[in-house]
Amino acid sequence: MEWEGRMCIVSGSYQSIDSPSPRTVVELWCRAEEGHSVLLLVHGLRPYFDIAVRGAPDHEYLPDLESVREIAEVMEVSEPVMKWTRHGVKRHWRVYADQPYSVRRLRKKLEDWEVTSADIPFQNRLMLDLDLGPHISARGDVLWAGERAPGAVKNSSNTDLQLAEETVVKEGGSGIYPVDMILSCNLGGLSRTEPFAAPFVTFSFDLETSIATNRILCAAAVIDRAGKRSEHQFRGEEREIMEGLTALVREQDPDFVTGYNIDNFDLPRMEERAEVISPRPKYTRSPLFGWGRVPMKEGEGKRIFPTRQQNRVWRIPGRIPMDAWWQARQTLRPQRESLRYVSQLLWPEDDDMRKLDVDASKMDEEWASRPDVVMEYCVRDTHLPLDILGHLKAIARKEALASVSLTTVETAANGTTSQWIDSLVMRLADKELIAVPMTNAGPRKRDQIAGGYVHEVEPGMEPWVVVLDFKSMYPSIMISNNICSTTLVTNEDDDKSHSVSPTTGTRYKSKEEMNGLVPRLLEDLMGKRDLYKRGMEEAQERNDSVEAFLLDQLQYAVKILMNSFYGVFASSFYRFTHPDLGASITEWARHNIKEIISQVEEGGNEVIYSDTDSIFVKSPVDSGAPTNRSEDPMISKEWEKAKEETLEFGDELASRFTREGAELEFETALSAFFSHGAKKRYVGRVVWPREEMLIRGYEVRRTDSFDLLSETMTEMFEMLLDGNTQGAVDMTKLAIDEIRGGDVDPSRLVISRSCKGKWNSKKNEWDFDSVYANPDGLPYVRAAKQRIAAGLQFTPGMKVGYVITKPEGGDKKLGVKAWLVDEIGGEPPEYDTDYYAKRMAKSLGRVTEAFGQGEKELLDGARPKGQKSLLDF
DNA sequence: GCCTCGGAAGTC
DNA sequence: CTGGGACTTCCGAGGC
Repeated sequence: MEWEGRMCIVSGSYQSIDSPSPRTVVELWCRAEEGHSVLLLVHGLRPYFDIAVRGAPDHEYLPDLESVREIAEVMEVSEPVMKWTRHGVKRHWRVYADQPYSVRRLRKKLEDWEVTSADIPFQNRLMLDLDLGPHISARGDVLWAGERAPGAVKNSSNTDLQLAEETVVKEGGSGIYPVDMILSCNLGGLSRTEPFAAPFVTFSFDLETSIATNRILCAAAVIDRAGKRSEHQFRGEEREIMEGLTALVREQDPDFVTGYNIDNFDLPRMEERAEVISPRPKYTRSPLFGWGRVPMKEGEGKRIFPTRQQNRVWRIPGRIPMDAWWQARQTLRPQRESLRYVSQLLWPEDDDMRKLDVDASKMDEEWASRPDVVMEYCVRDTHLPLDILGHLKAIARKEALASVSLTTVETAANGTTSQWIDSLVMRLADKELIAVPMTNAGPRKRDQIAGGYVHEVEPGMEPWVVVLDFKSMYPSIMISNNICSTTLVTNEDDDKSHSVSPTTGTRYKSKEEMNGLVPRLLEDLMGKRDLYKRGMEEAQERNDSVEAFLLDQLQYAVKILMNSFYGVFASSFYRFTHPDLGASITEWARHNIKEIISQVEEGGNEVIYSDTDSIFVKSPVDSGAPTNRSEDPMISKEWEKAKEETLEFGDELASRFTREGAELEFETALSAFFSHGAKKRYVGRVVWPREEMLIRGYEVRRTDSFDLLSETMTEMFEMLLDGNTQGAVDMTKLAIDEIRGGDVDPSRLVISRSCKGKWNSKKNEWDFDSVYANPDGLPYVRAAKQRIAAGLQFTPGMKVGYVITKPEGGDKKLGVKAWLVDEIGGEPPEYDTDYYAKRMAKSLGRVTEAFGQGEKELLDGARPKGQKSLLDF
């Protein structure tokens, strides 16, 4: 029976069939618009790559193609096609291989040739050649349909499992995949469609394990099927728990697998326990941990298991592992990273979510004495990751990114920026007959390229300032100067009119001569973003919130993607890069911004600060203009007038300096700007387009600060911007006195820093010596060691919280106590009052120095010497 | 006790 | 193995 529908590609792979003749079938795991999952078996694509004669073009030379044809893995060598390369336009012969896995070997055998397009995963090749994105329409023959397949298909499909399996295998598949529908189709049956929100299924799970033996005590899982959740509990023998989880995964067939810290805890623990329970052969572990979206049979011994290459992301064939911890860390950048802390951050009013009712460091005792409470705790920690992903819109964002970068959702979620960009650049290169070079392996040292320009900033307060910045600066520069590896001029004699970079004189061809790939892609993306934004506004106007949400995700994804281009092209290893490209982009950026700075200053306006693509200019309001609103109607009127003049000034500057391909936007108006004189550190009172306080770089923004310092500094900035300098200094002194008095809640003094480490499986312990020159000299490493000693989880790269205590036993170094109260409760440590008072005074003193009150004066405090604390008054 | 230096993390 | 550089800050080590 034939079926056709729209779906979203989650992930892809392929099957090689060797007899009677070699063929390769692409497997695409998809989620259909109607809600069921689909495995597509795609026929008709053959593995290939291109070869050309090395060096400069020589059209007379007759290379020995016969010896290429004679290689066993080579099926066919086609007639030559002319393709552009860095050395000129050359003949390229397409070599068809028997199987994708032979290509690596063929590359070696063809070392004397210039081999291109030879490192592209086969499933990506399909998406490139058919110009597919993640959202496709597919038409094909139904080979098998399960319970959740659409009714009509289900009723007329093969109900004899064995017969169905034979059919699938005949069509190149591996067997009955654990999906709702298996479809066989040809290249002609696939086409790209408009993006839509696919109804993905997510599996969230959590294990509770014994600290004494690592054994799994119980587990919980929640399935989220397009918003509807079902809860599952597992207890009993460890084997039963693992089999239960695995059966649930295979039966419910999720696209995403989540949980909190699954990458570093739950998945490795599942792998380890499966090995303990069922040592060998490996395949016997599949009922325990066979989460791969492939048939459970011996031939799938590799793909059936989740795997992880040395400290990298997990792969579960056909599915997407997505750790809620990692997503939260990336988007929220929380000061601490425990699940309790993150849920407190997201849902401060909801106490039930994180009642501390189980001591995770004494799990064996807890499990023995009150298993029901542990189970409840486990279930709750299975819902929270779904709540977090939902809050962060993590899945919708990955789907949108896949849609604009034209990759699978898996590549958008777990791939690298260079893979997203490859997808767009390579398909345009193929279309334009530009040879696709290989990504060169091995580290290549090269000189660092210069980056953005940062203007000196004077210490002190400035009233009424406008902030302008270049819209998408680096992409705009790449577009307007036609910067691309295909337009780079290397021939010294080439004297046509070019775009020439300002300092090193690197030349790029004019658009007329050759429009670069990258500039064209960026231009297209910019246009797309504007389109999405306009569409979003229209959807909002007609109250279509679903469409508005989708378009908002898409425009945001375009922004992310555009901003990734510069980094990839400035890197040393990317296939289309050249060190001159990255250098000329920043050269133009520095040139443009410096040019504007000098023109603004020539026009009689003062430039206060500038960083890479932004410029802060003093607004020419009356020198006595108030920076604050007032009860006094006269003063308020003057304030309004100053604001109006500033807005006019900002608009005027923006239009004066906007050029074709370099749009300067008026971003914000500040009634007051302050810096203590360090670059990348400033605060401002924003009066337009919103009213808010802007803080950049200061401790307030840093996770290695502590709450009390951040809060005091924020309050100080509020007062300073209000013009109340004396009040700010007095308040600060009081805060320092209070901290020195020893009466501050230690939870407000927790400092946290990320800590690296390596697991030494031989010694069965964490190793810090191979990562740090002097690990015990670093407070956060000492804190991490205490955490581990207390029986708590440690993950390389995790943020470790600690409090500074008085040095012990004549030690010169700071005393350090890990902060474990969030996780296991207990008495908080006693903090080092002198250390905290000094650190507060140092950080805050740097700021108040501008008003003549430095670190020393702040430390002297508001009270006479010798008095214990303010409470003694 | 003061200073400089290098390692490391963090932010923009 | 697989985006970039500029800049600030903190801490410990070590010289004097």
